[in-house]
Amino acid sequence: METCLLVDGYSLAFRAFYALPLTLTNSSGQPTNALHGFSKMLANLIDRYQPEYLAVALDYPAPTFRDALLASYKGQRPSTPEELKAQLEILRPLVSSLGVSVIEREGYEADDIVATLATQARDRGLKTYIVTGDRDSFQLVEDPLVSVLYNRRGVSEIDLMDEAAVVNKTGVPPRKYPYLAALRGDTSDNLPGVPGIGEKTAAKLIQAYGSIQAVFDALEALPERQRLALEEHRAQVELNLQMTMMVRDVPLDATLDTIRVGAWDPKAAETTFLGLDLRGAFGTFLKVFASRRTLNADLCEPSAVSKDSVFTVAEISKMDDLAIGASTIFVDFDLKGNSRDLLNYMAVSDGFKVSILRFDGFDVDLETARSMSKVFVSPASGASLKSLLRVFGLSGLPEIEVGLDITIAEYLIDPGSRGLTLEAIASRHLGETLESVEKGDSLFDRIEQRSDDEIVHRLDVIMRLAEPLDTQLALRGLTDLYYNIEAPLSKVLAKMEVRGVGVDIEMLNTINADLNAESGQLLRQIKALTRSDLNPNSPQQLAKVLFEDLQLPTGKKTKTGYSTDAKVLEKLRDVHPVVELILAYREVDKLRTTFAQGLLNEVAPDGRIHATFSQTVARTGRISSDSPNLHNIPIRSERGKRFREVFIAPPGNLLVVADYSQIELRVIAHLSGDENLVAALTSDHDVHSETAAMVFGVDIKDVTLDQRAKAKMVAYGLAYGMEAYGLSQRLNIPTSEAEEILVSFFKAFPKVKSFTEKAVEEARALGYTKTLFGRRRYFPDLNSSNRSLKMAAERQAMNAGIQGLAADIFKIALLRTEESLSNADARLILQIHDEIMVECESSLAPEIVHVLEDSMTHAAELIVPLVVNVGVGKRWSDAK
DNA sequence: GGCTTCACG
DNA sequence: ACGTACGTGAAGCCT
Repeated sequence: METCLLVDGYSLAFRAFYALPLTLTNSSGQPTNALHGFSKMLANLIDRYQPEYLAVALDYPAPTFRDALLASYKGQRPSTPEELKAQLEILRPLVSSLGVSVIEREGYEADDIVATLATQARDRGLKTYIVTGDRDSFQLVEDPLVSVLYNRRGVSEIDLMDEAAVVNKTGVPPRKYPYLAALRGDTSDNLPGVPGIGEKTAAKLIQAYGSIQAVFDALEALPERQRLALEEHRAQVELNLQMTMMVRDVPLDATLDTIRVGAWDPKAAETTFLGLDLRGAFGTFLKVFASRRTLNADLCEPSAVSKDSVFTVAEISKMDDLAIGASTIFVDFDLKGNSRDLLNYMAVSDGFKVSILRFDGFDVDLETARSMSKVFVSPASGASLKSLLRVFGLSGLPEIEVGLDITIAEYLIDPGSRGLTLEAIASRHLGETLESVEKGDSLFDRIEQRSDDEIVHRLDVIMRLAEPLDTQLALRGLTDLYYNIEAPLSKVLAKMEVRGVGVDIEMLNTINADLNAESGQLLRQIKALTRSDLNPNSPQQLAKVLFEDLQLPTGKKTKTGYSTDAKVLEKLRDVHPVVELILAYREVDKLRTTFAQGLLNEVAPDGRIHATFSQTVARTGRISSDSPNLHNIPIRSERGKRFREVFIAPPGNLLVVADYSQIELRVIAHLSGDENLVAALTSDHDVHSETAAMVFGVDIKDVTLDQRAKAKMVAYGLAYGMEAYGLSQRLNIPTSEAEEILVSFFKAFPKVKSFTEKAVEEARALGYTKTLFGRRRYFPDLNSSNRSLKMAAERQAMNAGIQGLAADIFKIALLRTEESLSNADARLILQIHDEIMVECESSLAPEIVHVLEDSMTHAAELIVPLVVNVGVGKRWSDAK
């Protein structure tokens, strides 16, 4: 099928302008950031979509003039900065020089031109992509032919919007988007909406009634407030609708035939680009046009193979002949664009032959991919294989056994080493520089630019790395840790990612709305009280208002000025009423942005959140979570706790949640062998009361809450190398008292003290720390001449053995849990450092409680018992 | 991209 | 005199 790419030129140039620094200039100092960013985006789009039809639409008159008119009429200064105006005027000749059609029409905006051409392209049956940063274009989306590549922000964040994506993002189908926009208004277009009706309410109204007309027909049925607001602003809404509906029949000289991509003349482009000092962008176009290729979903034969590598890639073969009987197969792959879930290409080799599979469109071709299942009868070696497992898992494809994953291996060899890319590992272990296509600012992150030659070369590198890395693991005593824990764990993590965790979207929306309202109100109060336009999110502005304008006493300093963090503000609570408001605003806004909106943004079409779990990031051996981070869902504050109600089991299911109690303290007891700590952890009494009794020399019945809190703080501070000063700060007590507490603590638990000292000494002697399972971490700074670097390294070394062993135990617990559940209607879906969440069919819950208890308490044999708390509930908050 | 702040274990 | 508790990820500001 032929492809048509229609670009809203100004829209992209605007995004590029605001995304890139103004310091990007030509030799005479004029900014070229917008031109540069636009060019890169265009080049990447052409490379990615290989369009047969291509046009860039521009506004006419250019927005620079229109802005000026509008501004003079409204008595404002023009909204387009001078630096951008100058660049916009060059956009037309720049694009023309590439031989790409530029289309503009007096009296029409670029989006109308795009709409017109998109309609024609659809009618001709072309696969059409509209590239723009304007949400209004959502109305043009029409499966399966027309989609929007929505440039959310920056130059690389591009979302493919098909019908499902539009519904998912806006709540209404594409053709109803104008109704939604009309009710909601659009600040960037200067279209006011209806007060009290925001994005969500507007979507609800349209969902319920179907159109603007129908909403107005049904006014009587609406709540009083909405009815009045709608009646009052009816004219505005109708105007908005007119402005938002795109014109699809702009009279154009251009036709699809005139925008067909022809030959290009590098000379013409060279003159223009080099004249503007856009050398890099020109180079990119050169490459893109030189390598115009045809993408297809069939097996695609590499055009050339390396002939002289260690593992000679002798012959090209089809998948059918591949790898059967090989003891290990080698895999290289990459993911599409910014996606975590869509495969771009995959290459497989048995050490002799290579087959490359390219995936076109946006889904793995199931039929083709399934035919590979026979390839994966052997374990696969490669880099970051979990991503591949995840993509395959999402497509319901066969499981892959993890052989040697060089990324994980390199991480175990040195978890502190920066850069676990294939390039970095190859340079470290083979001394080879791997050619990689230009990094960084490009739209699809160089991924799709890989030639078959490059892919074959990468696979060759992976094959040659596997053996030395395996040897390095063995030399460091890491073989068991790798093959028994980390490699199987990567599979478990992939499964958890694929399964995801269920969320109550409605509740999340409610919380979001509540926080929105609260944050807005607090902000207004703060502004009123300070009589300023203060943005409390800016530490700079905040410091100025608090410490200069209001003359409040300053606290500690940061690199850039006076600190305004919560600790400082707490002290000023009673000094000025605005401080209280700022603290409240900070809390609410954090919850609003990071959790309410953050989580909503990550909800997948299946109504669940599929985070990514990384086992190669944390230097202690812990697992980390991102997109979203599910390891920091609030629990400490009342307001924040609500988010734990959002995580919910699907109908007929329950959540079983289990966590270790004081695992790090138990690890310390085990490693130190301190009899008193062992006794405290083995007794039936509360651990922190036990330690408090020993530290303060009182009977356990007489331990006060305050003493318990202090003992608890010491116990946790212990694992981090806390000193008297730190303890005093956290407990709000004098340093002298903190010192006394620490002294009596170490007197009560003498072996704990000697253990920490021994841990640091051993690390200094060896250069690294080691857990019971062999996990290493290197500490070059332990002998630093810089005192604070050295002391920091000592604290880290002390902590590494503790946090590291706890992480090892926890990983074993995860493996045991997954294994124990494999035959039940129950699945491991989430882990949070020492907590495991399982989702199961409701009637199984009591049984799963025991499974979790068993797999976690027996994950390791310490000299103290491992204690586990388990809860069951419909929601995370209930399962406590 | 660095810095600050803040959410969690 | 100096700095002061480990390990993460995300958001927003600012250059």
